[in-house]
Amino acid sequence: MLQANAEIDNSEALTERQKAVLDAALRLLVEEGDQLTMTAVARRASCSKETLYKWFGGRDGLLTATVQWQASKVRVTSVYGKGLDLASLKASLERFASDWLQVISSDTSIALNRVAVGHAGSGKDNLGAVVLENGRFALAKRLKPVLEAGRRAGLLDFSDAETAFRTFFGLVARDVQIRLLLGDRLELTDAAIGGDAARATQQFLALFGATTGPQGP
Amino acid sequence: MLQANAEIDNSEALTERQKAVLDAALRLLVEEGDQLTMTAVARRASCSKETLYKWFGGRDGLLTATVQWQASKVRVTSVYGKGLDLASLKASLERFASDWLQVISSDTSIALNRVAVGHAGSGKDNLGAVVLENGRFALAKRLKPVLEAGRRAGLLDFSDAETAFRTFFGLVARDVQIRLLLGDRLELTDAAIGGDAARATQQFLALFGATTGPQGP
DNA sequence: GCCGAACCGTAACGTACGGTACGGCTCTGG
DNA sequence: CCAGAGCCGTACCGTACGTTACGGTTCGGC
Repeated sequence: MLQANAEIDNSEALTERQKAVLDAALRLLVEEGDQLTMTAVARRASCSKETLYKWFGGRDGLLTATVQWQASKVRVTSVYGKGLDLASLKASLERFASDWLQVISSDTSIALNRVAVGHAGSGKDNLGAVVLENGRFALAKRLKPVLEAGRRAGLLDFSDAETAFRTFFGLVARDVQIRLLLGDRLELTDAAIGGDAARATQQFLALFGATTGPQGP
Repeated sequence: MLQANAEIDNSEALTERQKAVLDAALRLLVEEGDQLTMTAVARRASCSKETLYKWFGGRDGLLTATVQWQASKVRVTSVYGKGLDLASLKASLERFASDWLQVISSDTSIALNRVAVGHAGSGKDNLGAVVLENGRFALAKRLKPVLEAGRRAGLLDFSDAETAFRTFFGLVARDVQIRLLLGDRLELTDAAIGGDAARATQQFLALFGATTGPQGP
């Protein structure tokens, strides 16, 4: 699986100035990708390289801090809690799907995933783990309670929440993320995202909707 | 979408020696990732850097040639052609799913996708396009005729083959590829792959299987 | 007002690596 | 046997960039 300590301490004791520096680094990361240079970050953030090294230890530290900083900001919104009828369940799922598509198609997510994937090969840092923990696993952690609530309410029928989640994930993401990461120009308008979210939700319900539920046969 | 000329000329006029060099480069790519060095390739392939530069033009050219060389080797096997009953359709789909999972979980594919994703940001080369064209799009090109044959035989019901394919893709791949690319240790045994292929196929048939077909209501 | 800490801007250092040059070896054709 | 081509091994060059060092400035505390 994944090492554990990837999700602890997100925004632990970051001064405003440090956050601003990380924001600058993040913007540069989106523009330049992994070949951003320490000099460029320093110039963009109007700070000295000495400060960069004192604060973040080096290039890898800066990258890691940047990824964690962004990860601490972008969280998939947690709906759910309201009623447990089919309509609200469906709305929750659609919301999750829509939010997720929005995230993975954003420039920031693409840039972050690109550097994380690039670094995943040589175990210098654990960017991949950080991204995974704050992306796919965070999503699972938020969605599973919804799925289980749906099952308890007799709306869903599955034996393993993990398997059900992964199917939902596949129905939503399909080939979008890998295509975007590989540079395919894939325009995702809000309307297209909404449509995809609805389609994925409907398909998921077709696969996992309970045949015998509160609505009866 | 994607530029067109990414799939022409795969193994165009490569001498055996050149193929051997590319194989060496490929092995090194799997081991070292994108930070492989020209010197290392030359040493591993027992050739001079001069030759490397003469043959491939430079680092980018070598990388591109390596990716194309591997892409020309690994093709998803094309089943289909036999009968058109539900059993053979199901077998074909399972075969596609199984092959695809096998490919995306292989060390070679992971390494190649990693460098392609890493390079996708700055448009120096089109590694991403090459990988995409020989991966996801090649798969679609082989699978769609099967889907359409299934539809003509009354076994499947869908309006758009592309949409149906992408759903199948999502059901098969789920979160596997992104997790592997990001460094998650995800052990896929042959048994697990077989199980996943069967599950994905069954789910796909549940979604797109014709309710009214040759087998009747 | 003085002191030290933190930080900015820039210059300097070291190195890794892409790219090139060159001498020597092997092989093929004449 | 000779000429030339192709290629190996290695040394070399230039540069980009990570990292360090340092002088100058600001600012909070005494």
